Amino acid sequence: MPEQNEELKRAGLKITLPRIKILAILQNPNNQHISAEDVYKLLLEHNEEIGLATVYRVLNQFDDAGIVTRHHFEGGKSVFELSHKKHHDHLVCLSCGKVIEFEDDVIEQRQEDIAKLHKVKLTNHSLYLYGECEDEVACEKYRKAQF
Amino acid sequence: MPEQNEELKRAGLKITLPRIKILAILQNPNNQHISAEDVYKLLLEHNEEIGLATVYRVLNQFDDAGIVTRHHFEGGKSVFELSHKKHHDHLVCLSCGKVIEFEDDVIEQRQEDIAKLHKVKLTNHSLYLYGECEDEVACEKYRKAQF
DNA sequence: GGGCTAGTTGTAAATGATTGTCTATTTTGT
DNA sequence: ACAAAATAGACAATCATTTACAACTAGCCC
Repeated sequence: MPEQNEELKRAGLKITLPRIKILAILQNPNNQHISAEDVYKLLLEHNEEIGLATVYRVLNQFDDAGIVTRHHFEGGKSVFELSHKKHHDHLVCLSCGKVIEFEDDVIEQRQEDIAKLHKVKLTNHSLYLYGECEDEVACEKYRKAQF
Repeated sequence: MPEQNEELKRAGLKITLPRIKILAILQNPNNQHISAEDVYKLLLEHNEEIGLATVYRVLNQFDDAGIVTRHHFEGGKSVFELSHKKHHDHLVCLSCGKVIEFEDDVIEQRQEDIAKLHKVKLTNHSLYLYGECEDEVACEKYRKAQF
């Protein structure tokens, strides 16, 4: 009966325990922009015996189904985020790992213009800004809170 | 005496055959935005017995020295490009693999503004646009020319 | 101009992220 | 509840990249 079931059903995926648990984790506001590895760790903490391969499989299925969006931040590993929100890009603090979402219509429009100028039909794009929090105290605090 | 030697010397790197050859490959206009694997393949074609590990090592040294810039296009692997040019972003055709470089001051400025708004000191960013050539004939031709 | 020493190489094994394989198990329509 | 089809779990395999280490070499010293 939980809300997760509806979402899975809508995606045409069978309702299984791993999918429910993983979806629940993704829906937790603390876990936006989470890696497969971290999803796996959280499952372990909740004493769920779900294999890492299953986590990857489920996240890929969620991606295919449009439930999540995959991002490639610096550092090699993919991070996933629930994709019910409207399009946005990301600003990442390299010190504390905080991820700030933003959207900017001006940038979006320029991208379209540039693609058109070069006779390319734009299908998608990735824009990541990296920097460091100016408020070092808050940054440090956030960083510590991550572990 | 080749020009590569100057560049290596400037970077404080010893002048060795692998570095000369790899730099020469990067300097070839056909090889902008090339992956480590592809550098390695080209070396093999030129009958140079240089190990793949060395290619990775040298490319990393070049990156550290500022000779090349590393990009993470879609698809997982890194591509490298000579970094003597001014800053620019990339527009990639997913059909033929063509990479178009562009720069846009408006986008650059917006990025700065956005970072400032969120109290983040911007250190770098990555912007990749993906799409498909509108001219399918030219696209196909380019794709074939790649192999 | 040979020798020394730190820097560099090649090979092969290690790594980290992710995917594939295979068998056992579970979900779901009947 | 029951069979068919999808899924999970364990683990091997893969892909890009890095590391370990012993052998080699560039660049400087005399």
